[in-house]
Amino acid sequence: MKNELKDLLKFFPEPELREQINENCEIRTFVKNEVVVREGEYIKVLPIVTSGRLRVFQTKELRQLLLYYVEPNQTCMMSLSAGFFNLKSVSQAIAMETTKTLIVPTRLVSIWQRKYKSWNEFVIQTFKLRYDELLVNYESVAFEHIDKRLLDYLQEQASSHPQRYVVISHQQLANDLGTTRVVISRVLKRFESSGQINLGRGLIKVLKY
Amino acid sequence: MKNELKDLLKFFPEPELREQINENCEIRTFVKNEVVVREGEYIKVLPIVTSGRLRVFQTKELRQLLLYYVEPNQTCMMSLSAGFFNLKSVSQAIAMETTKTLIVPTRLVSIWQRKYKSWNEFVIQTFKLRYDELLVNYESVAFEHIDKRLLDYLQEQASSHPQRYVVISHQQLANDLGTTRVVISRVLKRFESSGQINLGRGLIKVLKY
DNA sequence: TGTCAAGTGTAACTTTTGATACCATTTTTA
DNA sequence: TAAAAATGGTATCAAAAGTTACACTTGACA
Repeated sequence: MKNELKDLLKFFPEPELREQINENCEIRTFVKNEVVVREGEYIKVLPIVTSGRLRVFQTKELRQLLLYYVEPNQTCMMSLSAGFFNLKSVSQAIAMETTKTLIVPTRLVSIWQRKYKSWNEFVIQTFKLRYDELLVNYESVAFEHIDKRLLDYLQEQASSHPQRYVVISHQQLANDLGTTRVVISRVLKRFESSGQINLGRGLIKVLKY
Repeated sequence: MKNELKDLLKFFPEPELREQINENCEIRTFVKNEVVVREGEYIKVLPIVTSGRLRVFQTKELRQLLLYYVEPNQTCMMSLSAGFFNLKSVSQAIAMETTKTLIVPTRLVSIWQRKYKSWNEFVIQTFKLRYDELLVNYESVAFEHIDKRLLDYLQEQASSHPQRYVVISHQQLANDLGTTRVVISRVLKRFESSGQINLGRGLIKVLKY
């Protein structure tokens, strides 16, 4: 167990808390496309990602609305929030690749929060981080046109890839940005014509900043 | 001091916490249109509204983006968040009417949070409430047309007024919904024609559910 | 009392986005 | 390996929203 947690435990220096984690939590691995949190389910555990990535979103009729990605050393705000108040989840989380998580029973979340300073900071930081992210997305949907939003998205994703590739289908892009596939294809083609990207099947290379 | 706080203190039953509040906080009254939190300023205090209402928003070029209203017994999430991490405020808060607030020094926020259960719950609830609100707005901007968003807004506002009046100008509505005045006037006129509202200068009566 | 700012109504036009339809490829799966 | 599903390109049309322009009303206040 120790090895996967090395990075994460840096955030939780208290020996007592580390012991608690050891005693009460388990490591769980999700394979690609596995559902981590189901919409409408009561939240019993809080997953903290140690490697891989989760995609958290809501489904609205046929369209999706991306809330955020959960990266290593982060957790899912919706689970945190639903766990605190013993509510059903209003969103869904799916593993985008093989993803290892530390599974914390939700009843411990608020207990630890008052007991351990570092845990409390982790919780508050999570709330703040997700709120800020959501705000950025909100601003972007409210004020920006789809072409700028799409380019921003691509730049953001490309920046974490050495060759500036984004591995994603047009349909998935449409889901993330809350629009339809045809619109995305149209705009992408325009970006390619103007030399900003190269298109491949399920793959986009972002050329410049 | 006691009288204004009667309602609010129900949320904080611990005698020790009440004493702390008495010792460290003050009541402050803001007049209509007074700025409560300025954009770009460091946050030193957390205002909790006891009566009246605050409007919290961001300014983007000439347009505004409404984040939320702070009603009695609520506080400002942006101040809370900025206060925790000693950051500058990225949004602005203005009193919409005469508004009384309990002023809490931000350094006490995290101390009390770990010390008093009720205070911690207040903090967490605030984060959750604002996140959920923002999410609803986000969904609404992403998926709903302006007519539905406007009607929802009017219904919401009218529901807290006995005669179902909403006292607001078209320009302010445009600000809150992130669009322009002409668009609002157009849609409102259509609502009036179809018998859903009555229009007056700076005033809208919402007729049915 | 006259001026000015804020608020409102509305027309005409453009841009952006969404919807539908159809086809061609590629990949997955029965 | 054949069928089905996923992916992507593109054309056409419609709807929604933004833009600009101008006129009229109301109320505040110099």
